[in-house]
Amino acid sequence: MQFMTDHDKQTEERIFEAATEVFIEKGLDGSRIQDIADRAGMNKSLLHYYYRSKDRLFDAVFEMIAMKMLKKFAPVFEGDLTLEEKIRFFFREHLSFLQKNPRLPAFLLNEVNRHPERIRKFLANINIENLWKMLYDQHKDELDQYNITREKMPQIITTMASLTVFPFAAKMLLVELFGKAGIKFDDYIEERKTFAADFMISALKNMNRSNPEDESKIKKNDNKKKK
Amino acid sequence: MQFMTDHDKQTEERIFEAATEVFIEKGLDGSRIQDIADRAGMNKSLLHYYYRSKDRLFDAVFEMIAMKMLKKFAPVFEGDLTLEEKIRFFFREHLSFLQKNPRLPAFLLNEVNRHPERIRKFLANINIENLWKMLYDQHKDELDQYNITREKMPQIITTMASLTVFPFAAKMLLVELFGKAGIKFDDYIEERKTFAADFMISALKNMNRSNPEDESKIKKNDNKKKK
DNA sequence: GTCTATAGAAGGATAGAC
DNA sequence: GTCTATCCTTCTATAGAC
Repeated sequence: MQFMTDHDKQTEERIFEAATEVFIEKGLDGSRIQDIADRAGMNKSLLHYYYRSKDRLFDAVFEMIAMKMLKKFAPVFEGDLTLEEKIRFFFREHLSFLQKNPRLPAFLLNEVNRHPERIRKFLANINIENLWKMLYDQHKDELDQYNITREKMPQIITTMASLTVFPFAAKMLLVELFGKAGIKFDDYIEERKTFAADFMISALKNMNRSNPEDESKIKKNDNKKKK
Repeated sequence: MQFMTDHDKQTEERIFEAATEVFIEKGLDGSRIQDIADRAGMNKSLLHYYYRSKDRLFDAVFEMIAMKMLKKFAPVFEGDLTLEEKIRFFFREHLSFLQKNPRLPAFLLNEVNRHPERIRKFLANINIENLWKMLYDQHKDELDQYNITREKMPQIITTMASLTVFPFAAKMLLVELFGKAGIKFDDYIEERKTFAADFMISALKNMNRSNPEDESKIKKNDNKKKK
């Protein structure tokens, strides 16, 4: 089994892998059964034999990809680290994962927008409120210190997702725009692992200092630091 | 002209508007000439009469949308404001624009990924390096004070875009996830106008303070501020 | 299980009447 | 300019031989 070639793989598995590639590249609407059969090196009627229809095949692929993404997301926030360590860990791990799977964000965001019915069943399992409640409770002391209230958690969580997901969702755009300036996308992502973490931590620690509505607190804080 | 109904509009314009709606909703691959004709209330052969082919019609629509987005982006950074004022202005204006055009981010990002050849000609006009050089030069004093080097500008610009674009690109996802937690997307965006600005400003002002690699610089800066 | 052949529907595009 | 009718291609899906 160690020297198993593509052709030795089970047919169903080969279909699934080819379909994954094609769907990620072209989306559901842009993909053709024939393309998938070609990439899997077989007759297209075999796809119907194993998966009944294009839609069912897509659902199988979509579920796998959604789960893959999800599994990488949540566990990052478990474990016995400080808030700052968790943030650094998240950006390093999640951006590394996306470097290996650069097309997942664009694929998922697009299909969610084009076929929202299709994704409801996957989202039913996700309780995002748990995620931010868990995070908040675990790090209440640190967050209190920075004047971050529980109500800010949705903004904070989505901000972290923005910082990692957007560059990949907009990869084609950035590659094109950066190219003219002599910047390589890969270098930019590598740099982002620490930039995003520094940025996030710095913002959290000092939001009260920069918020004009909190002038009084700022002055109080400044005094504290000076003494 | 004031009481002009849909039916009085010029045919070409009606086609263009219907096409814009359908393409934004379903993407190029998912849109059907027949859908557009139906929405415009006319025979589908008229679309060919005016636009020759589906692709040409799409190009016209795409160019209009890309320009609309672009025109809203750049001018935000002109004018004689402080860096902080510009950042606040950007988040307020850009998020307000997206509130009125919530599907543009998902549409643009998707088409850019699915049909990159098609967008090269639009991107040729954009020099993003100019944008960040301009910003950097205009606010060199403020940025120096915060130890933000010119090399950080790509990270900063893309971070600002992330914070506004991502929530709309992922709108369907967020609506679904927030719904269970009793959060309304519109409220979240409204709150984001100030949150993102506060967050950005706070991060910029204090990145050196939070970056462990810059301990020495932090102390130097603290001293400067105290005297 | 895998292939060939083909049904059957849908989509883009055009010719030609008015 | 606008409509009807129709061509041609492409796509999903199935029937049936092996």
